[in-house]
Amino acid sequence: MVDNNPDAEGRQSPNSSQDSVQPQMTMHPVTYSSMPMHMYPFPPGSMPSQPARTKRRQVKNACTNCQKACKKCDDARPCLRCVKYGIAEECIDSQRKERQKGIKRGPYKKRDGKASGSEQLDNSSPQPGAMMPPPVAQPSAPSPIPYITPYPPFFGQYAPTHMPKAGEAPVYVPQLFYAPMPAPQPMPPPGHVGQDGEPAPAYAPPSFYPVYPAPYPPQAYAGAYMMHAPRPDGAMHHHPHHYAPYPQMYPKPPSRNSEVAGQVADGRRDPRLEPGRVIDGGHGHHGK
DNA sequence: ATGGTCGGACAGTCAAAGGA
DNA sequence: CCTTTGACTGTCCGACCATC
Repeated sequence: MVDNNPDAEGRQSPNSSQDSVQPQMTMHPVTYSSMPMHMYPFPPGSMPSQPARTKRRQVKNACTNCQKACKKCDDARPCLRCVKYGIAEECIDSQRKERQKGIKRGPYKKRDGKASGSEQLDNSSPQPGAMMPPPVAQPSAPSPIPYITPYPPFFGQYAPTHMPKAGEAPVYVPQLFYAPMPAPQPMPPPGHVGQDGEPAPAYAPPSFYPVYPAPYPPQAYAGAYMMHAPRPDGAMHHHPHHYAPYPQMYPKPPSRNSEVAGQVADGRRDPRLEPGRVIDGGHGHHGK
């Protein structure tokens, strides 16, 4: 809530104001997979003189792998991290546990005549809990990336992946299809950075995997690397929204199995992230 | 160099409480 | 019914360590 904790993000940048750093980090295209949270209205290199304070943004639901590793995830499935580590097939939403009800709330403070709470930046934001589609990229806001999703960024573009029970919202999961590799890309665009603002991975830049959502006919990519990440247990997705998958291109994962794309599905497993080890094994902290 | 582990700060959610 | 509040829960930063 408090957005003015000087220590909140100062950790990340000892000297300069983190505001001048954070936006750049979050400029990474991957962040646009969760657009409203990561959208910055300023093209790279033209940050406002008085940078708006940025908060750390979180995805609504990290995948199980990122969750276990306590690493940054994104809204797309597979997420960048899983793709990078070659475990895209295991990139599934974690399940949030149900919130307890009936817990007693303490006595509330009287407010002193000021509109509290909403430190405005998102004064247009609806009531919390209101299920609203995320704002589509504003036409006036210059997109820092050349990609413009041809799809409405919300439900309807995907068929429900499981039939909802009464009173349950249908679940839409983007069907991702990795297209065969197109013409080699010469180099990553200038300013291309890796996850978390790190420099782009050192491995060969030409290998990119464009990702297309379901509406692209699968047969058009027959034999292509294809991914789909359904919940194995059929449990309810908590994702209130799914944006168009990565607008950016994925660098090919470092060759744990440097085969052609079509075989990646078999070779992407990282033994260090075996479910038996990752799932449940990890952490223990949070004990929540 | 790269990835895993983990403590803990932070962010977001949402239901109870209070007010109009 | 709407708004406010704050407990609750998940995310992930960043330091450290292990492995290749």
